[in-house]
Amino acid sequence: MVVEAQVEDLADGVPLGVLDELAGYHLRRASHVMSTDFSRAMAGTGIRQVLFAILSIVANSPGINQGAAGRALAIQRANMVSLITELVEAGLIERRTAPDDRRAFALTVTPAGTEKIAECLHRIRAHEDRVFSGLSLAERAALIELLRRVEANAE
Amino acid sequence: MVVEAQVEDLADGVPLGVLDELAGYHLRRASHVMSTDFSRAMAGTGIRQVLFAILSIVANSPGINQGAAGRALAIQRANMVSLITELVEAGLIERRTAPDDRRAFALTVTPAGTEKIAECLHRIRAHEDRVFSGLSLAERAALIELLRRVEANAE
DNA sequence: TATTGTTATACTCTATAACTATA
DNA sequence: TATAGTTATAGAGTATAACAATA
Repeated sequence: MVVEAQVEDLADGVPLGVLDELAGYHLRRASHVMSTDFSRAMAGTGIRQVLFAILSIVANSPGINQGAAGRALAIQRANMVSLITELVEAGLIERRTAPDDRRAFALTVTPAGTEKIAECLHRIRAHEDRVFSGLSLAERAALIELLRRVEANAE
Repeated sequence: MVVEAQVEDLADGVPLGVLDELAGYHLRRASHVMSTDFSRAMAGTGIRQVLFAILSIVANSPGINQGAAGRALAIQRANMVSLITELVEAGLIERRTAPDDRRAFALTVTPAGTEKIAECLHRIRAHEDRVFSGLSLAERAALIELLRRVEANAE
């Protein structure tokens, strides 16, 4: 046990020092590993992490406002504009003036968007299984639960 | 159980759908929450997450090569250059030609760098305590352990 | 007066390829 | 031929401020 501790503190044979006890560092690293593998898994689909998140939330709340979708995903209004345009131009999302509020846009997923979500989901599930191959299903669920509680702490 | 699931699935009153079961999404969100609070906590110090990671690893392995430090932190050679320059110009790190390999740079932390690390560490600990206030110490340790195992899965 | 979406802009992080100087 | 560091560059994520239209 003690012998292993020395090894766990190493990255590429180099000791991380205090860094190894900081959750923020590990969150950053693990997130980076995930993103990298996600991109690989999605190659050719034109879908990135943010785009899939938007598709998913719009599919679950048809007619949702651009701003509301962004808020739920912690994406700023200003940054939503080009992301939604990207999805609209790809034919995956429809953007219509909201019937009840002429300032807002009501978003819906097109049939092509629904198909795309299904296709991506297959790839994403395989990707997650790959990256989390070192964790049991229970551990993966525990990780998600812990992360949810960290998220809840945002302002 | 089933009743709670509906509530947990919400972000800002909006259901996330399948997204909520994807570890990658939560990793991304939690990491973002951390980064944001980290930046706030470090305001005025001139230190960002990457810079602190570099300082920490160099402090732990005085004389380490620029490339080796980068590899341990998963920072590409090309991106290390300006980061190290930044730390050198801030007077926190010294960059000398390695005595045994004239291609390489041996990095060491200056006395000012050591002080800076201590100052930052205070702030970082307070920042982590704040963000992880919803988790017990055991849960925080469990989270770190799970994240380490995800990192280990990188190529 | 507040909110929705928009534009413009800037900074950081990450990635790739091509170069040089040493080994 | 391989490695250490460099330069240049590009794409993506995120942040802020100011504006128009509508509520």
